Amino acid sequence: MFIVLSRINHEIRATRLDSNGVVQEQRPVEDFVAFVTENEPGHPRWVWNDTAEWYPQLLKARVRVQRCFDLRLCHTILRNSALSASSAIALAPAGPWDALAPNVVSPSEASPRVEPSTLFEIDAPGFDDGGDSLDATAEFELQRAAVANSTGSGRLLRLLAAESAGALIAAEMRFAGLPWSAEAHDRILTDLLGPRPTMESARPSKVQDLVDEIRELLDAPQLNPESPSDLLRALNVAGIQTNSTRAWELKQLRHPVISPLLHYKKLARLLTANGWNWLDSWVHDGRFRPDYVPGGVVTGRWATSGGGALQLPHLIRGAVIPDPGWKLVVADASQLEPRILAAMSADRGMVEAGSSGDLYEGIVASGAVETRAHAKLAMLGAMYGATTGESGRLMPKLARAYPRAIQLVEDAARAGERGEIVSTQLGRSSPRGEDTGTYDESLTPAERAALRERGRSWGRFTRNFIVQGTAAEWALCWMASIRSRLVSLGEGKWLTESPHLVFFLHDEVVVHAPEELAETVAALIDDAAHEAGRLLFGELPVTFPLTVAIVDRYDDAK
DNA sequence: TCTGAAGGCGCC
DNA sequence: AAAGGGCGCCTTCAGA
Repeated sequence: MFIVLSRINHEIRATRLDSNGVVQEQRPVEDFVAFVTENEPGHPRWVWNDTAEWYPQLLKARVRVQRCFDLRLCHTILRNSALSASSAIALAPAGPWDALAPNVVSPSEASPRVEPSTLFEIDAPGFDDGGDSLDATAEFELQRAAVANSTGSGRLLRLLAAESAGALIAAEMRFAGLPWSAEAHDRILTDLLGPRPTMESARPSKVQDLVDEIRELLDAPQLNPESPSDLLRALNVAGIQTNSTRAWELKQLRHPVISPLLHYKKLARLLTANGWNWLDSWVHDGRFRPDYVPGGVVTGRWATSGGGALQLPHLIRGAVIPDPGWKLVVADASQLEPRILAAMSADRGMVEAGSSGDLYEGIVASGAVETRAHAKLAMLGAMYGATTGESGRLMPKLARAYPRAIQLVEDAARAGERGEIVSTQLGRSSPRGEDTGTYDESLTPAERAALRERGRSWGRFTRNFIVQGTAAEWALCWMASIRSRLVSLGEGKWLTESPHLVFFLHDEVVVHAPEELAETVAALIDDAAHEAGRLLFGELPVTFPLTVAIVDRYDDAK
């Protein structure tokens, strides 16, 4: 059963449909929270334009839903997917559903957002944003038709369900927040940087000491090491041969200033990205609530907006501390992307190499390359499209040992160069590129070279797209499975009073759990990984091993 | 004074 | 160590 919720001219309307999509009832809804509360026990699939607009209000009222369809996210998938290319949705000209942008929240706003006024906010010019242009019931009907007529035996439907579950999880994780100790954070900062300066403009003492030392060593008393051009000039004047100030390039050089300079860069980065200002803006009441953006990346990965949640430096993960009596269960999928490639290509040899635990060791054991480091480098090269360097040199060895796996990514790259689209396991398709394989006579040799390079670059994108995108699908299925298992384990307890997801990082999750349930949670996360593998790859004997740790600080994991 | 690009670096 | 994919966010800097 489905219940579509739509908001038209500030009125909320509910449309109930049976599993065949036949409308059973349609009525206005006075009190939306009460309506959902009343109907959720039947576990309908709630259908709405945007989870981020509806669900936070429910969570605030301590109401969870089990299942939904997020029409905005699903629309994007269906419009682009090769599996639904002949649907009305894909063939229609761009409309208001294409122009919907994810909501954003200002850094100072700590509580979950409730912004009904943004419901009809249209990003592109020229659209009539009258309420009826976003008829959720009509859109749902179009989406159902697109799925029903799609090729690929249910893959798209699985993708839409996983994507929508992700939207629910993102809202719940933001609501619950990542347990964060401001005291521990401050200790880490004070340790590394010195005490917080009382004046906003002043540098912390240890940073200032390094600046003084660098200025002294370069004989540049006014130097601002934060300015690349300023710094480059000072380095050159001091006789240091370099034309960039990137850390890894500086590492190659030998000069007394290099060490303090690298140290300075490390600390300055910590200070500006995750220092006290960040703490003030993003941590409230012992929780970090980043703004997750499901589907924010073309490959299907999540993005975040504000807070930089997906870039939390390892340096400050010691500030992530569970509540008293609770634990963090940290799980990450080992070598996820290469395993995804092995499974997608059904390359028996590579699947076999991964079956005993360490995929890279398995590749060495097969005799393809000499060392684990080489195996890793070669795999990264295959997935990213390395052409030169060590990685590029190792690739042919990999291609000989695992022809099917390598062929899959090579084909994806060639398709991209021709301007064709490529698709993930469940049917998320890449944007269309330009055909760079044929060019007309009028181009100069330089223009042709530039065109070829654009093509190769797009080919590297499509090559990576199928692997990164399928890994993202695996992760969504994994999390959705974890979530529903946690719901069962919670036995009706409220979200934050039973084990719940608090963080997600591409191939890693963190669950906040009462100590006595931590082991159970660890086991359930493992079961969910197996389920995700089956959802994507059926009974193919591919394994997705996890590293699971039960810890009192995030940085105690691995 | 504001804005967007560039350089740089954090994460996967 | 260092060439390839995807991001967000900080500072500086040039141009309007």
